[in-house]
Amino acid sequence: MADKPSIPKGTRDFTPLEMARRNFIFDTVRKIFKTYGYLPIETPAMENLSSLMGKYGAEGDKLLFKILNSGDFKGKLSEEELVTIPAGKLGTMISEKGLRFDLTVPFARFVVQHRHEIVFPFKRYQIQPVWRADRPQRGRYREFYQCDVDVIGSNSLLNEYELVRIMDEVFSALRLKVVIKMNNRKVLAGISEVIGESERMMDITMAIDKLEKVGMEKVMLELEQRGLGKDSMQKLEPVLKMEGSNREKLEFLEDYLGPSTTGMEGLVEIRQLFGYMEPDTMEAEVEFDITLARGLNYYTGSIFEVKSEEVQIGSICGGGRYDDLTGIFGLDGVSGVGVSFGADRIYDVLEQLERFPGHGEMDTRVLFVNFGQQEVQYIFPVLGKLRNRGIASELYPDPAKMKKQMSYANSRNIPFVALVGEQEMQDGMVTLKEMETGNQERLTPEQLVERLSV
RNA sequence: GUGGAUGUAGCUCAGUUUGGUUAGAGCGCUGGAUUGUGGUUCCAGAGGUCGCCGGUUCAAGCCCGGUCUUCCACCCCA
Repeated sequence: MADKPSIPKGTRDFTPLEMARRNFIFDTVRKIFKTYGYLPIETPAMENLSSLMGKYGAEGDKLLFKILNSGDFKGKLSEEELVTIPAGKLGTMISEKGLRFDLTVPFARFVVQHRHEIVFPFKRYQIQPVWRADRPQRGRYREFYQCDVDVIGSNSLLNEYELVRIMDEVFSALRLKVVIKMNNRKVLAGISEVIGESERMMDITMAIDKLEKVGMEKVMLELEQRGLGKDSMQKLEPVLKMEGSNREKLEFLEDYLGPSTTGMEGLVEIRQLFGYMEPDTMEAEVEFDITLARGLNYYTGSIFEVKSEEVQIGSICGGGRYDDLTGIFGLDGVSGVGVSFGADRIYDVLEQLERFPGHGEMDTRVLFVNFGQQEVQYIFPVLGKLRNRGIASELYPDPAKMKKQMSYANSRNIPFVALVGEQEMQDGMVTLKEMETGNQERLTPEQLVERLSV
């Protein structure tokens, strides 16, 4: 016997019910993206490996799915080379394409390639799957959908503000209670500068990112292991211990970051962004969180992350500003900012909270029972009338037993069943049964269309 | 990538401790009671190489090894 069929680790099939729920998420974000004037694009599932490598940090490169060259992938490699060259290096010799890891890097590539057809500032949205060779867990998949919105070609902080509004609008439309965390890479750079460890910004930010999770002591230990001097650590401590309201934190940093121009720049940006936000019009809490670092190393300014306040599941949305991303592809001086909604995690949250709305509008509204050839011929024009009016209607394909056809309607949650037998054909009528109440009424085809139009 | 759990009917799970004939339950499914009326009820039935491969044993769902899946922690992230 053949092996049981299966799909690759970390990938999933979606049933019609799951698709209805996924589409609810996609439709919600798409609708909101559009009302802010963003335009859709799509890019290929695979990119040239050279476009992807080195954009996500050393860890990121390991998580890239590489596609083996077609044909004679061994190429000019000798048997000996195949054995002696380290696996990591060999990978790039026999593979030149990879599955995209996110939508931001392909977008930057897209912008560079299409720069002459694009009107800047360019506002685009993109809803497509991405792939990461991570070890799967709950809320972590190897294939998952991101819903990205980005503005490229504008330095204005109004773009950041707009994205915060979009995040807020999306999550309130989904009826999810979230906190929007924000920070700024320039502030993080400033901190590193102030403590005299400019070179170690990534180490420092990644360590303090864990503050909430592992506590002060372990963070300090990790920093020590990463080679941070005692002196620098002492200078860093007050920042980590910083508490209070957004305003209080900013005031503290105003002093602390004094010596760093970059740090002060970041602070000005955060202040301005908060200035745009009138707290009373925002549903979600917006929190300035100094421990927010974000691993992707192309961010240069504002960074964002959204966490559910009701379900523990990592971040469900994240993003930030990137000043140099298009530069890598040969177009300098174009800054962009964007956020990415993690559709699959949002799904898991909604699922766990049982907060998916009931579905209906696209589900079948009426099922015609099949009594045989003659009856079917009579039904065709009636079906046509209903469908022309946008009423989803089905005819049971086999002249099966009533019980079977009724059960089909029942388990599909079809609210109405139409019966056309000899009697109805003679009178030019249709018997309509409302499944929930069991009530039946005899209607002309025209009346039927009216009755189901509501 | 490192460490730890998990896998029995379509689904949710018993059974594994102490190896012993034909592996169970609930839900679902099929048929009937009801040959033009579903969702309730009653009756009957089908459905399993116990994830896969190998080993120990007279005998393995149960013990041992490997492997895959899912899940958990780390790492990192949507």
